[in-house]
Amino acid sequence: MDSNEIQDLADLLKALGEVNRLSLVCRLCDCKVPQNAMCLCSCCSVDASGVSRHLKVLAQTGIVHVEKQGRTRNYSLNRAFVATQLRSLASRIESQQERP
Amino acid sequence: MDSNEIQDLADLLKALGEVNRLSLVCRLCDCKVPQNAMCLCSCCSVDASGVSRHLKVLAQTGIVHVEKQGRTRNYSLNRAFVATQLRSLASRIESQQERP
DNA sequence: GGATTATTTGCATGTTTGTGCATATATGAA
DNA sequence: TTCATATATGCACAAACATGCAAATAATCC
Repeated sequence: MDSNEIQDLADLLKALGEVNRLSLVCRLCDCKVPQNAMCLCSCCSVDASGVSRHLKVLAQTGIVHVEKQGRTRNYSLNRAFVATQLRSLASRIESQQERP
Repeated sequence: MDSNEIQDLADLLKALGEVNRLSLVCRLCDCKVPQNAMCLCSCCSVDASGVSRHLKVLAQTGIVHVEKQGRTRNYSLNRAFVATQLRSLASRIESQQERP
């Protein structure tokens, strides 16, 4: 794993590693259909502008997908992407390698 | 997942989500035997005191295990713990639940 | 004992980050 | 067009964080 990969992975983990953002992610876990920000507001203790900013971070790191529709934006989890990244790190951590 | 669990998981992810700490973790991935801080210094761009602090964070969140031996401390990954946490989140993210 | 090595900690500092509020932009509805 | 709703953004601010340096602690070696 080169240093760029480590940096990218760190960005992903950091994005997930904030309570309100993780709450948003967990909320989105349970949703079959994309949700807008107003609807997501209720699950974390920040105002609409805060939620907007958190969702932006999640979108920039590829954790959520945004779909513009009228005056709302609908957010959904990039389930496969996030799960793959987490599982890949889990596997790497579980398998000890060559170093003494 | 209640809010305490979310907070704990966020702490874990935040601890992993800093480049130098993640570099330390990746380095430890490859090691069969516990490593001391001096040895781990070489894999990230901070001085010994910085490494000491990072390792402390990793220990406090249960990511690494510390074993005091003489004047050195030997660090090893809590592989099963970390992998389980990551996989559990991955599973939760992959399986959509009841909410509309 | 004194010197050396490993690690921790206090301090100062600069940076990042999360937040609310007010305002701006954008879109839809009346 | 005017009003209401959804989201984004500029600003200010406090809290958290990463960092290096110097000093402290701890343990081994001579």
